[in-house]
Parts: sequence; C-alpha cells; structure tokens
Amino acid sequence: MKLDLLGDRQRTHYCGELRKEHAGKTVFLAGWVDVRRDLGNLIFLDLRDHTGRTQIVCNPAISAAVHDRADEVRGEYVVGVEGEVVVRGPGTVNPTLATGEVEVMAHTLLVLNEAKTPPFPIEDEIKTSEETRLRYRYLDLRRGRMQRNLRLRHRSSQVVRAHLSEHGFQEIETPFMTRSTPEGARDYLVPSRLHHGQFYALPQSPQLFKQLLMIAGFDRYYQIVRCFRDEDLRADRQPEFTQVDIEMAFPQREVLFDIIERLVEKLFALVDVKVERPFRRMPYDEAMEKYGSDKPHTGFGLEWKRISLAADDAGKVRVAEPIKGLRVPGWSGASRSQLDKLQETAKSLGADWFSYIKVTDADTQSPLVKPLGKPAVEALAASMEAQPGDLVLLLGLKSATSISAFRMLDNASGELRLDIARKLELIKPGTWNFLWVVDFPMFDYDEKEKRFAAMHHPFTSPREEDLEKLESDPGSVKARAYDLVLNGSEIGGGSIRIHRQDVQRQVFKVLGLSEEKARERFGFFLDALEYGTPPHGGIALGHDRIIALMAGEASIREVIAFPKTASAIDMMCESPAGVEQEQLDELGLSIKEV
RNA sequence: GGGGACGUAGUUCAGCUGGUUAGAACGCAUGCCUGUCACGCAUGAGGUCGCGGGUUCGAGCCCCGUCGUCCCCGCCA
Repeated sequence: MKLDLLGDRQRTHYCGELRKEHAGKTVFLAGWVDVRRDLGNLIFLDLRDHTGRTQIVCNPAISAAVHDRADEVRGEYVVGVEGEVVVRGPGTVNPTLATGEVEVMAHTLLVLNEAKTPPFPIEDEIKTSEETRLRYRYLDLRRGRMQRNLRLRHRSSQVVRAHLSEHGFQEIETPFMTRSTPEGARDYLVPSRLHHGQFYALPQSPQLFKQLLMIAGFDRYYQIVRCFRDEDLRADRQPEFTQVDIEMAFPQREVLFDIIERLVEKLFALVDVKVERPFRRMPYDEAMEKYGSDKPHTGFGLEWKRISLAADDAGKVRVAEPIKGLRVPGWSGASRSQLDKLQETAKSLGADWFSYIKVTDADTQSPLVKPLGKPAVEALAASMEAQPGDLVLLLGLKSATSISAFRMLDNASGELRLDIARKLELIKPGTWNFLWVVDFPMFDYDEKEKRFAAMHHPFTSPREEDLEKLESDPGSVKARAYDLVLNGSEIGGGSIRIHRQDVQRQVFKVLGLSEEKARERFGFFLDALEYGTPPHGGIALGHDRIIALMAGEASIREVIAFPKTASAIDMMCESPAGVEQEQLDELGLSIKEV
C-alpha cells in the first residue's frame, strides 16, 4: 500500500492526554492502531501510544479520503491523525477509558507504516508463553504493563542517583573487561586478540574496584552497574543483572543502614508504599533458629523453637538433640496426607526425623504418646505454648554428626515453614517486611573439601572483638556482613571490609589460600592495601529484584528489557551463536569437539 | 548435574481406552453494516500434533531418544 509522509508535522498531544477541556482544538496525534472497529460507513480507530488510547472517528461525511484510508488500516499500523477534539454525545462516553469523554474527528489520516499481524495481542494481561513474548520482545514491550515496568525502572534509577548524589556519593564507572578471579561464581570470559591465550573476565561485581576507589580517596562511590555471572538461572537470577553498588570510607554500619533505608523509602514511594523505618535488625543465628533461613520472610508468624526432650526420651524415639518445634496455630485438623507430605518434604531436605502433636480441647494426639507417654507429650506441647486447636510440628535428625547437619536441619525447617505458609495462605500480598540480617558467620565449613570458605567474600572484615579467634576458632568468628531482606528475598548485601593487611593475610590463611596463590589472584589489590587504606565498607542492592518487587512481578525478567531464558539464551537475537572461522583464527582459538 | 510441569492452527487450549476427515475460542481474510469501544452478522483460510526412531493393521495418544520453555534443588564468595 502507498504510505504517507510525515512531513514536518509534529504531535500536539499524546494519545492519553485529551480531555473535555480540549474540545474544539485541532490536534495531531500519532501512534499505533490498537483496534479498528468498522461499522460500514463509519470506522473507529483506537490510537495508542505509551500514554494511553484515544478514539478516532473516521466519518465519510467529514472526509471521504479519511474513511477510505481507514478502510485499509489494520492493527499495529502506524498512523498520524489530524482532527478536531469533540465531546462525545450522551450514551457514547466510554468510562473505562481515560480519554473516554472525547474523541477526535479525523480530517486527515496518514498511514505512516504498515505492520504484520502480531503473533500475540498487544494488551496488558496476555496468556502468551514467555517464549513467544521473548522472541518478539519489541512487541511485548509495546504492552502497557511492560511500558510501566520499564518506566518504573527509569524512575527508580533517577531516585537512586538523586539520593546518593545528595549524600555525597560519586558515580564512577569501573571496567567491564577485567581479570578473572576464580573465587565465587564462574566468570564470563572474553578472549584477547592482541594476547593469544589470555582472557578478560566480565565482572561478577565491581568489588575490588570500588574498594580501590576508597583507597584512592573518593570517600563515597556508587554505580548502577551491570554484573555478570555464568551460573544457572532462576526467576530472580539472570546472567547479566544490575546492582546499585555502593561503598563508603570510614563507615559506620548504622550510618550506611540509614542512607539505604531512606533510599528504599523513596523507591517504594514510587509505587505508593509507605515504608516503616528503621528496619528490624536480626542476627543470623536468630534468623536460622526461628525461620530456618538467612533471608527470612517475617510477614507471618510461625517461628521455630529449639527444644530438648526430658531425660532419656530422645533415645526412646531415636532422635538426636536438639530438635526443632513449630507451633502452627489452628491447624490441629491437618490431614494424614498433608502431614505425610510434610514429612516427605522434610526428609528430602535432609531432616529424617519428623513428628507432630495435635492439641484439641478433648485430647492430645501424637505418634509420640506411645513411646513417651501422654504427660511427656503434653509437657512438650506446653513448652511450645500450644493452645487447643493448634498443631505442633517436630523436626530433627536421627543422628546428628556435625555443624553442617544442624545447618541442614535449619534449612529444612525454613523450607517447611514456607511450605506451610503457602498451604495455609498466610503470606498476604501488599505487606512489606524489610529486615537487616546481621552478624553472619565469617566462614562456612566445607565438609567435602575439609576447609573453610568465605561466607560473604574474602574481603569481609571479621568483627573487631573476634579478631583473635581467627586463628584459634575460625568457625565462631562473626563477620561484619549484612543482608537486606524484603518479604523473604535478598535484595542487597554488603559488609565492612578488611582494610588492614595483617587481617587480610590471616583471613587468606584460614581460607587455605597460600601467600603465592593470593598474590597471583589479587596481587594488585594486596599491593594497594599497603598504601594507606581507610576503613571502608558498602553494599550492593539488587536493582532488578527491587524493581520486580515494586512492580509486583514474580520474575526479574519482567523488569528487564531484553532478558535471557533459563538456559541463558536470548530468544530474539539467538545468542549465544557461533562465529566465523576467521574470527576464531584472529583470536587464536579453536573449538574442541566434545 | 538432578527433580517436576509443559510442547497440537498466529495465540490460548480441548482431543476419551490407540481407530479412519484433529476441534473450540480469540486472532486473521472477504462481504454486509453510521455510534462502536470484547462492535455485530455471514462466509472462509489457516496444522511438519517440537524433532528423530520404534511398537502396531493403524500413533496427537504407547515406548525410546532428542530439542526447547517454565519452576525448583545443586550452584550463585
């Protein structure tokens, strides 16, 4: 079809703007045809842009040319309309449309471009598979919902920049082509053409660079920065994702927390959520004991308690102490199959001892009554403060062997808690539970490798009072690390760093990293530490996760313009992809068949 | 690496115990229609049942393999 030229015409309004007070005005609108309703001699077009929709009337009595043109137009055609804003007649007002009180009588209709029929409808709520949406992401992004999500993302970034600038933070860019540090996540590698056999690595985070900026005297730094991790994906994990990376010199944890809390308050104000400050602080040990998670969802009750059995009762029911108990209010009516399912879940998570007590007005029922006797069971229920109508779940290990076994028990208790909360629909949407988890252990003992590993990262400072335990009892050393948790998901994490060489060396020693190895990996950084490093610390916030939570989306893919699938593939441009032999030759690479 | 769910028209799905011509809705096309806004009415087009192999007289359905998507575990300092 013959297309019209835009010429020097400019839009006078967006498609979502026109109201009654514009009546009588001649306007020029442009956008996409959302829908066309052809009543024969009268054609309505809904014209759409990112602001909304306006009804265009193509009446041959006004202009035969416009009507003829409208006859040829289809969904998603790009058109420009010049016409007069008129107030709609009685009975033709559309109250579901913001512009529904008016319409535009078209004098001129320019068809600026045609469009193929899209593979799925361009509307907010669609059932189309994500696969198809991602293949045609440019059409998916045309949908109002995605427009809102990405525009919210823009405003979030603006808020971050304004807030941190206000507090004296400097935005400084750090390199994407850097050096592989084979600790932590797998790196994405970039082969070097000039240096065959050598590789850059894309940063998992700008951790070392931001610390170097503190050494360089920038005092306060931030960056909204892409990070890359070559690990398996999830709904809340992408191979490239964005962090709000923050670092400050001479830090006091509470000062940093306050800056972050105020930032979070401003961010959530964008979606009309009032955030209560200050956030609760919870030691890691408490989080693990009560919630069985280092990122507990505290928005509903259900807290585990460590309990021990009287005298030799543990032996009678063949469980190792301590066991964990959970009071589930009002669930004494739990069915056999529900309990069986819970037990199965517990077992699959490593907690191989499971029992329960049903407390009712009439009776106290439990598989433990037989081996322990009723009074003991009733005492147990009482110690859990169980009321009639409650169910008490008990979780344990048949034989406890190690610290990691107890960690497994904690993890299982945490999963079970969430499982029950979902089953009983205790997690209410629209509640926002912010929480700082603090006092993480410094090290995690790796049972298989028989060595300690850094729980956060090897540059995290131990608590000052724990310094002398680094050598004698590393397992009990607490780190000056913290996580920011919202509704059971980790939205940020950071620490006060090590600024002293001697401490850094000791930590490497605990980690079993020899002087040479450490030098090989982080030599430049260890050198820098020697030139007057100020105490410093910071945090990295998960930008994608925070925006997804604000937008009410279950997956961060919904707030990323061009995300990848769970197998790290871009459905649209079909990356990764092979390259020309010539390119490989230039890089000195050859592909090995496996 | 492991577990689960799924894969049929452009889209979302149905398809019985294996049975002969694979359906529906929406979308799309054509025609009619001057107040629609989920327009209406009529007609029509549209299928490599993900792919490969096997069993069978016969496979969308059963078996084996494979590819892909989503969710979870491991992993993600």
